[in-house]
Amino acid sequence: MPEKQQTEEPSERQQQAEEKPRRRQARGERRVAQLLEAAASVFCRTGYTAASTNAIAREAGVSPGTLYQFFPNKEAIAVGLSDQLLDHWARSHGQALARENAGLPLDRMLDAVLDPLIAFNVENPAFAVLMHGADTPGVIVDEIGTLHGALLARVEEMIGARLPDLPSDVRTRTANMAVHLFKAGLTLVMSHEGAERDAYIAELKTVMHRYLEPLLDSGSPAGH
Amino acid sequence: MPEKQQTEEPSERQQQAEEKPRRRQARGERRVAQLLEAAASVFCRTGYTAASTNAIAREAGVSPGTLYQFFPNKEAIAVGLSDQLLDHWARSHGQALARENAGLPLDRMLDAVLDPLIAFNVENPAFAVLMHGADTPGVIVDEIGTLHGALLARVEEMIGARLPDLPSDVRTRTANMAVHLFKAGLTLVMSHEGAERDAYIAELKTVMHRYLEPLLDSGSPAGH
DNA sequence: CAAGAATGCGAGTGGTCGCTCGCATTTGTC
DNA sequence: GACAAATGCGAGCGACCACTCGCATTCTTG
Repeated sequence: MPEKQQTEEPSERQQQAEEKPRRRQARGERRVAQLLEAAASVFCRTGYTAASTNAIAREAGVSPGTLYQFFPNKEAIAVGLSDQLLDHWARSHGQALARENAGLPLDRMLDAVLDPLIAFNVENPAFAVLMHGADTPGVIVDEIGTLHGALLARVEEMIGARLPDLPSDVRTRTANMAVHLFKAGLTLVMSHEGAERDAYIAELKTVMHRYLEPLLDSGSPAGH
Repeated sequence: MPEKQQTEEPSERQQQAEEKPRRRQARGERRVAQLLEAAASVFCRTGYTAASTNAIAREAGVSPGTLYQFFPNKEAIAVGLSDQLLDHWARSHGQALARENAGLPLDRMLDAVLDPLIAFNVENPAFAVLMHGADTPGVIVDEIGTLHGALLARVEEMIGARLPDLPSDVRTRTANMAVHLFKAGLTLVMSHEGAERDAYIAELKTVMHRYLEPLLDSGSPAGH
């Protein structure tokens, strides 16, 4: 891979060392959307590394040169797609983990938290690919890591709200395990369709419920 | 990738259409072992696709030509490594899932089943890489799929022994979920060291116990 | 409409990778 | 020691890939 030596020389023109904000026409915006959609499709089929930029361009019905009119390199395509997904997530389901759910009974809370997460992943399979892919570029790993950390913090927060006396390391471990259990169940859910998928969703909720219930019941004996 | 057109012409010499059993010296056997060890190391660092055969040869301290003296192509290296791991598994821990464990109390059974699995994966990290890698060659996926299927069948068997009345689709789903939960916990275990790792092992067992306990207790009320 | 900018093209460039080939060296066998 | 087979080497071949460049076309703007 050429991997372009990125040694910028910040002399001569010190203005806008980062980007050239080229004026973009409506046609260009459409092309960008087309290319991101094509990239999502190709990434889902083959993963990041095996997805060739030429294949993405072909899937979008444009030439390689056109692709590079809108993205400086391959990584930027994945970053653009990741940004779009993260933005879509924040705008549509970002409030699913809000504090208001912390007071619900466990099964209700699991519905409130898991259902939007599952729905989003089912509708945007590229998200899971970039999330779990071992070859995802570092920049995206960082971005997703931030989201992951926020998710973890929220889960910790919810556990802490119910069990203030739980040692913090146990709380962290429990939250980490819960998130990983969800990810495992999610791949199982996404690898099935229709009724079978629904059954696995129910099973995943059972797992989470049985894992978290004893923890919460021991703290606040308001169980059934 | 050249991906050598494998169109064998089985005419002319119809004997041994599969292999050329070249006589191998002791030095050759050692080289094969060296190369497999180097491959395991490189695969662990970079995954299958990103691991270049030249890098494997360099890690083993030999030339690319020497590597191809012992393996016909890159895939064969991974297959050889996979075979070695599967063989090692069968000889060292293959009996961990034997029927004798089926009668143990749940926590004992989980120790008997999970501890060897965890130990093997910790000692052979390349196994997990080939197992979870999205770019693992199809032949290996099949081989591992067989092992996975056997594991699943054993788990189903153990569930069926305790709960003969459970519908078969529920039993299959439960076994599938249990195996996936284990895999998720395993990655969590393997990404930590020392005391933290032990804590995650205990947490994983807690997860499995809480998931499976209600199921088994409802069938045979011989609980604690 | 004219001019400049944005868009579109696709053959081409440098680079890496899987793999080969001719040849040298070591080992086993008589 | 003689001969062949097995082992070892590393420059190099062909294929693919990320990315570029010169040039044509379309849009915006005055």
